[in-house]
Amino acid sequence: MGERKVTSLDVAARAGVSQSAVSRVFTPGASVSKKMARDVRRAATDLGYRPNVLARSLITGRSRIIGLVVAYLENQFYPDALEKLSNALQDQGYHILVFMTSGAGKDMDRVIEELLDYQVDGIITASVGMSDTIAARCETAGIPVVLFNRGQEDARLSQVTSDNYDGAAEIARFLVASGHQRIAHITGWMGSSTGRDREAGFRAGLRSAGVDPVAVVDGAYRRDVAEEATRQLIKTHQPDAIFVGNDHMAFAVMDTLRHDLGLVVPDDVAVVGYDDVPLASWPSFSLTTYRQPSGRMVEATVDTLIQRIKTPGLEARKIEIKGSLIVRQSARKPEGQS
Amino acid sequence: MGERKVTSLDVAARAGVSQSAVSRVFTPGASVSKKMARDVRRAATDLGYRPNVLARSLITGRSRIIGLVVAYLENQFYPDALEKLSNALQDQGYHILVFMTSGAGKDMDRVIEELLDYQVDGIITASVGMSDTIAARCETAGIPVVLFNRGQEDARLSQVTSDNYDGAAEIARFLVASGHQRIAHITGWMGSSTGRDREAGFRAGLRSAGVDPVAVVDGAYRRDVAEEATRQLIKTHQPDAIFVGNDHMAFAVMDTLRHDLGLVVPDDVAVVGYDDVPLASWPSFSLTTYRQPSGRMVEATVDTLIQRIKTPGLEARKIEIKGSLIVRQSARKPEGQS
DNA sequence: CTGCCGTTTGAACACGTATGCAAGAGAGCT
DNA sequence: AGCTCTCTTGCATACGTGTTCAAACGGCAG
Repeated sequence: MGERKVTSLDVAARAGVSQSAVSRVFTPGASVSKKMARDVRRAATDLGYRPNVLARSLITGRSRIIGLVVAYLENQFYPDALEKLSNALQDQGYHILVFMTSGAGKDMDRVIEELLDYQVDGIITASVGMSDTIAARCETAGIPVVLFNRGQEDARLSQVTSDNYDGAAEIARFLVASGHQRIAHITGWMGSSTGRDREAGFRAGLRSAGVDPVAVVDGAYRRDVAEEATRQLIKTHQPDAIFVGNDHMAFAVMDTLRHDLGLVVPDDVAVVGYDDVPLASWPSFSLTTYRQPSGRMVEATVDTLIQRIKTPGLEARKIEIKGSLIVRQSARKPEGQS
Repeated sequence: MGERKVTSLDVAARAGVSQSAVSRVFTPGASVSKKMARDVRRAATDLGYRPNVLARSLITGRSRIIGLVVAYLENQFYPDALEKLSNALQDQGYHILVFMTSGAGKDMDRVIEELLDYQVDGIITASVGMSDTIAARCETAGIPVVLFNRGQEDARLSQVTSDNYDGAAEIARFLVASGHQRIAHITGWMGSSTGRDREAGFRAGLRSAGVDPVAVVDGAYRRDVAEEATRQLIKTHQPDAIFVGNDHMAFAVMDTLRHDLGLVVPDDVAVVGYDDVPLASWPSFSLTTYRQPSGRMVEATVDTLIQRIKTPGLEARKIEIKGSLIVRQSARKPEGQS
């Protein structure tokens, strides 16, 4: 069957040195002579030895594991972020342990307990909130938390978002400047900060242009809800432009407008999303949207987390990354306008 | 700062018993009296104690961590599979540690080394192969490997795929039965078993219907390559139907046909994909495709892996899950035909 | 009360590594 | 040579848990 596991003691025996010597050779910044390092490394590669990360973490108190809590991967923004997060953390010698959650309170509790069982060095939640009791639990355990793409009042939690309020306001001004009169908004889930901030910013942007929205309905970040909302909206309010709370729903809205209701985008109804996921640039959608710079958001997330891991005293940070409006074909200014 | 970590010794002290007693209470199937279990559990919840999985794994030799190696998450099939895998494994008390790889040989070596460092109980690779030396390495380490959606000759590796050959053959017969004469194929990456099997099955299916493909080109599972291939194909061979090696590329092909070349799908050119990712059913694409039942594939993967973890002697299994043709609007039989 | 057997418990050790401490080895200087 | 100082090295211990082994316990029949 499988051979015995090769440990630092085996290497020590073969190199004719002590176990501590082997340990030191594999510990960056420890005191080792050239010759010893050479001998030990040779013996190690001969035997195929590699330090046992779990045993190491037992003594150092660091597991080099980051827990990632995520609700669903259907919205392309999250697999994209996951990929970037994993790569960025890999570069720093950390790895991601994945936890799926429905997001509901009871389920979240279970997930966090399991997370702590694994002695993770830090926690990233992607678009998932945290109850006070859980935040407190992580705080006392000394485990830093960063909320990715979600905000929360709690002073113990770091967070990284885009400028949801300003971005949505810019979209509002863009739609008005493009000559739209009857503007509707299918919001993100109103239980989330991103959903609320985008809605508030959008309303403020319209107001500053002297326009009132014809309708605002909750899309809950779900395709099916957005589809139904679109049908209702068209029937009851005849909007000539719809701002949708994220790209994921915006695709459903465009599908419904075109294939179910037989309308032309953007001539009959203009559509604007939020996120700029890769899909948005595909010709089938060519979605005008506000770009959340996922690369920079990931960078900020990883930086914040690792700093707080290395310096336990540090207080939480709330970072807002500036995005930018990407104008494509689903909503545009009339010809001749700049 | 953070409080001290609470260990089984703390619980033992508070309950007035020994550390081993605490350990036994949290070890299913150990000998404990009712009273002791009650006392210990009370003390544990009072202190907020939970067993340290890492310390446990050091002694048991099982980490309850599964390493997942994946190349990219842009193709929606993989985030979908990742989500299902994670949920299925969570139900069994395992969790997924994510490793990204470019798939190139050197990079894969590094990834596997890191995997072994974490003492994972098993490895799942999603659409990524494994060199002989690496497979041998895992074998001697006693770590079972399952290739998800990828086949390989190696007898040490388990694998779960769909019936790529038969599925592609069915697509070929479907296209011929639908009256197509000039049929082309943009293949999956020919360096992969799935790409090769689908190509071989497709060719065999056409041949059995007495038809030759007008062209077969490698799409490498990449959007940009598929786009360029589409343009070339239309210019040089005027196909009336294209079978594309997976849905991810098929979307790019449809986009190029419609928005770049101004052709109508399926009237000018029919398009068939492979996978049936969620996107395929969106009205914008309504892609005819061969469904890989990702749920059943995940089930088989998890079953195989866990069985091999629990029974070290077990030999590798090669499982092929039967899929089914899903006919939508991008390719269909002429009216009046069954 | 004595002897026996099955169950429950605690003491001790093991897992594989990092690290404080003290001893050893040179090197440089007077 | 003798001393001090710096750099290396080994010994011993600790991390938090599971598990063996023997001792303690408790019940029951004789």
